[in-house]
Amino acid sequence: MHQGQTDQAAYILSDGWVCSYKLMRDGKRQIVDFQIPGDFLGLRSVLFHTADHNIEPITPVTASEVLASDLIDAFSSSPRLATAVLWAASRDEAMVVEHLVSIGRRSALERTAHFFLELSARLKLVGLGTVEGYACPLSQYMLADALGISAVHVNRVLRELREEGLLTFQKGKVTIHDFEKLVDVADFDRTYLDDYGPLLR
Amino acid sequence: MHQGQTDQAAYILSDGWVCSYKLMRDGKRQIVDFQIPGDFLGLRSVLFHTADHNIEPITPVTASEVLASDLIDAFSSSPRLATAVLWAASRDEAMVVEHLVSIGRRSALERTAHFFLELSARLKLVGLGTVEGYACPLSQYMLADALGISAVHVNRVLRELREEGLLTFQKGKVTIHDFEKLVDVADFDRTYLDDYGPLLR
DNA sequence: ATTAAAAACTGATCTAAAGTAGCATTGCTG
DNA sequence: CAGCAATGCTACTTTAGATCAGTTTTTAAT
Repeated sequence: MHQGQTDQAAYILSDGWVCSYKLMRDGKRQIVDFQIPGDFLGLRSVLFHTADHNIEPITPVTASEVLASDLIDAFSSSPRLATAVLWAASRDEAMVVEHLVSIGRRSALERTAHFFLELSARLKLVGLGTVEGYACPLSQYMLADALGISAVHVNRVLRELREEGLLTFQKGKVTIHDFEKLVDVADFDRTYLDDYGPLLR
Repeated sequence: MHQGQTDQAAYILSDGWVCSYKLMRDGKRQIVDFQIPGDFLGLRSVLFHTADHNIEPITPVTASEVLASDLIDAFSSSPRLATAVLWAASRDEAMVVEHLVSIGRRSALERTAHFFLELSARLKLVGLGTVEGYACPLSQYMLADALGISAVHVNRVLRELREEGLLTFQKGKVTIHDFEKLVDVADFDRTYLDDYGPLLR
């Protein structure tokens, strides 16, 4: 899906990783978010009838298409679904906000730590991660575009995290060595993403 | 409204300016968004039952309270309202995303230009701004915390924008001198925020 | 009108991260 | 299995923006 395309569908990702990003005229890229299994994607493009961002698979993916009309129609018969979708959209916004805070007010090291902690929390929620770590198919270039720093600097920061005994990211695997210290470095909110949403209450 | 407070209401702002921000442990602040008349605020806090950010008036304000229960209940009787609220939330997210891109991939000058252009577009939509400019009750300190740069640097950037004949921000007034050049500098999407939402279609 | 305190502004110095350049691995592909 | 592209890694140099230390101007309160 690309910026400017009209009448896109939304999807629920059942397998694989996807990334959402924006491109600037000069070719710079800002990755806004990564989607992992269980995530809803393309909702904004459906509501605005035009995609305001790009979506690209990182790994081979499996996803279910959700037609705009079907989704909106379903709100009439089950208003509870409307609340659930609204909740999912808000959770999404909360993540973008946290990402914004990271880039705006955290140093490269703090923000990298925060990023891996957030991914960890999200992956654990869908059973794809443990306290020890998780599989992560991202390159240092993607990380750079997500964190708003250069790829060269990502490499230096990853080395520092490793040398400090906090976390290792190598060969597609993230290993968390010291969760407590990471939470401290990143100023990570432990309650963040704890809420399972309206359908489970 | 403060981070961690529970069971807050949402509001529709009818007059005045409000700002939403997050605080870090070390006192650093990141302003996520400013709300202007017509904006919906506090929706996330309602859905999550806990505020994940702070909201503070910048000027004296007038707002209508919307109770969480009333809002959710109303979805049953008018599913179209659900779509409208979802659209509003998505528009909000789109703005946060654009803000994220700004901080991640635009220079201080570009990002300041983008900020004032976005405000201009939003204010024009509610009749509080014209092509020439608009009233803006923000201090350089607030601007700094919104743009993710230091207040000292905001001052230098504002001088540069003024000297380049692009825009003046003085004494609570923004005057746009060269809209076209600003759009170019900021890599601003002209179609951004053009959509009036589902209720008007 | 006076004064206190915000807010705006400026120059000098410092630093985190960018940019540049090059080498080392890994994993494809013909 | 040679060769190429992608990715990972490192040292050196540069730069955007931070920080520090003020002065000036504006605004609000008495």
